[in-house]
Amino acid sequence: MIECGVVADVETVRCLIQAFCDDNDVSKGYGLLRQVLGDGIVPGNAAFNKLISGFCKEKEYTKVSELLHTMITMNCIPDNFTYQEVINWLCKKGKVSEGFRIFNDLKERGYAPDIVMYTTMIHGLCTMGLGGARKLWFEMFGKGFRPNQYTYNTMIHGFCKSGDFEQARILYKEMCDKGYKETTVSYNTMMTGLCLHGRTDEAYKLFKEMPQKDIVRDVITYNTLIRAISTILHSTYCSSLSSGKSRRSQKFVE
DNA sequence: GTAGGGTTAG
Repeated sequence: MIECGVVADVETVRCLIQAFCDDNDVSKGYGLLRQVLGDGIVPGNAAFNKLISGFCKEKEYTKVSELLHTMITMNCIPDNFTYQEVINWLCKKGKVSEGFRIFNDLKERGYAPDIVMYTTMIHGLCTMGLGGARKLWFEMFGKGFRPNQYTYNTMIHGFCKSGDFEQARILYKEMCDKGYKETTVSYNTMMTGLCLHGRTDEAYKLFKEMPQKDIVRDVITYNTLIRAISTILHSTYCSSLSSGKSRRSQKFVE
């Protein structure tokens, strides 16, 4: 392109940066950004968002905040997609309160969080107890958004983790009634919660149900159960040892 | 015309 005398523009740069990021070579994309910024070319939000997303995945948080600053200096106003990445990154990092602060800040500044941002935030808040998450769930309804597959699974996971299986099942049923199909994820979510609260037998029932409903079991399905069952075996083995029935328990473990 | 985000284990 350059040899032919065609001048690269912002769109060329955007395409290249996106390609580098899609190819898991975020650093190369970043290098290109630095180079073109030096030449006075400012690629749009798309390029910045792609790089921010890439660096979030690589946990290169210094780069993320640097890019955010560069964006603002270059007059590329971060949009919903930019903030979605940032909030998600903060929540995954355990800085849920900070993410929530930005989320609330955005609303005050006229941004309208959409269903994805609500899902991300509800997911984050679930790690801090269900109060805030439920509040946001209802706020979301008030804004006219309806939960989808992701939102339902997120909230169901929240209830499961807290051990409120009654609420989890109500929501699960509601999800199905709304036409969202049961999936590997929805099953894994329930199973994980049950196992976490020692209800491995119920999780195993679900496990057996899966093929009957043509739902694929994946590595998470198996790992969840294997972990739960091996924990039971281990504690049974230990208690048998202490009560002097080592031979019998050894057989049990086998 | 223009890319793109969110769910399940450890």
